[in-house]
Amino acid sequence: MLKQTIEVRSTRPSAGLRPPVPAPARHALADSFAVMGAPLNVARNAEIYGEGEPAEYVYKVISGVVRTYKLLSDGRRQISAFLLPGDVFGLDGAEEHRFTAEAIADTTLVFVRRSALTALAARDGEVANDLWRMAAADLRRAHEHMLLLGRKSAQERIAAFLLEMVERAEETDTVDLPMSRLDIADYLGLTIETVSRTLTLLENAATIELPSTRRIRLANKAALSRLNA
Amino acid sequence: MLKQTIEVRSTRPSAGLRPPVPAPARHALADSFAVMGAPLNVARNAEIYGEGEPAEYVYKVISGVVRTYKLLSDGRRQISAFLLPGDVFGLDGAEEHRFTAEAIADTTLVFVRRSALTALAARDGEVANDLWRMAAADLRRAHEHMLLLGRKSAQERIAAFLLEMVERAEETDTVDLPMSRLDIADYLGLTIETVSRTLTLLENAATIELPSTRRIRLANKAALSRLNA
DNA sequence: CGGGATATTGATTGATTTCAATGTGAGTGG
DNA sequence: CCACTCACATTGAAATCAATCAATATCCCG
Repeated sequence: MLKQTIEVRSTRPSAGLRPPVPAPARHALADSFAVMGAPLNVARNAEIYGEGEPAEYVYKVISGVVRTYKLLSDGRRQISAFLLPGDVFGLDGAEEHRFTAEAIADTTLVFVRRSALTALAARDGEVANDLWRMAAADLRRAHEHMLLLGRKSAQERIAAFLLEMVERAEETDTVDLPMSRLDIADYLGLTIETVSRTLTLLENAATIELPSTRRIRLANKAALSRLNA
Repeated sequence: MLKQTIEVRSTRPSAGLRPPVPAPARHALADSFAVMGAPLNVARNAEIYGEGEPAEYVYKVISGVVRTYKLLSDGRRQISAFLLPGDVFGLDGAEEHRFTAEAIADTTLVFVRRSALTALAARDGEVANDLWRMAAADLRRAHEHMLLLGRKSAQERIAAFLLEMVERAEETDTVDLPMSRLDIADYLGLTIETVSRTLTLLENAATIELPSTRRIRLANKAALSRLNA
């Protein structure tokens, strides 16, 4: 555990980077990022923010993938979410982040000062609405994840994970997983070996196909859904 | 599983019950319930709302205890939260509830129309703030719970649970658990037998004392905290 | 063509579940 | 007041699933 956090920490948010776009936000929060956000490139495995740091910015994934997680004292890691392009994160915790966020692959983000967002929300009801919706989405995800971790077998967890991934990738039956088996294991509360074994199991059952380690075709989604209880 | 849901469903929210208190809300959301909420008595095991029902009201526990949960198709139940006096619930889901809420013991609630709350929030920034804080608290709880369910041993789960309960009961070392072993098991993602066994284990280790089944004294909180990783 | 990280597979152990029986306690009615 | 009962809790024995320990295998990347 406790993998190498190659601290190729990319440039931090810094004033001055902000592009001089003067146009007012037209379409609520979605545009806040376009208008106010400065682009940020984060290298694979670089930290975006750490647990306990002041939660000053809110981020949106443009390309790449991000994981948010917590470490237990003995090194066990629980990944709470994978953030894909379009996802917004950094709203955990009011004062300080309650998770660490890292890029899983080379990632481009835009970020906005949280205070700017809340100020905007105070004036613009639509922005406030968007913020609320995003928080609600976070909560829904957390609840889903809780359910997944609670009382499910390895097969059920993997099935749920695969279905979640195809859906979020807006694909019908093939996923290109951007994360390692270890990441998947730490997301699902399993070991890397169990993840691997379960995938081969599903492959042998002709439920999935594994053209390569990170590419998975859901050959029998019905069977997966059944496993998803 | 799928216990008797003795449908002693108490009176539903109904207009007309509302007490004729005309005073304006002074202290934000906390008072909204006092001012606008109608009291509601719910018998032990009675359902407050069901998963999928329109989320029309928000509730606050005055006395008693509430559990919110989801059922898997085969009857496995995941309890997502226990709500104690002072706790607000019913904010899950925008349109419809994503959990079922039931009283664990005879319970008194107050409830407020969600629309009334959001209308109030639109005018009163303090109320909006309170709502936001509550949602954030929900999210924090969900994240904590996720961590607990992810990669923790039975002992660690029980330890975390007991510590959570004493803290929320605002006690220092003794808890009166309002819920059954089955409820605890379904909250922690364990079986009733494992809960029982683990409690006796901790008792034998002199970490806790069990004066009666539902009363637990945390004789060695340090040891529990250590288990809490 | 290495070489290191990542993934798969195998053998074994171990914690928790499952199946099964017994114990306990609160409420009820005789 | 006691016996009875029903729900809930504990305890035991066996089975099971995932973790752990260990050995290859494969895939990138330089």
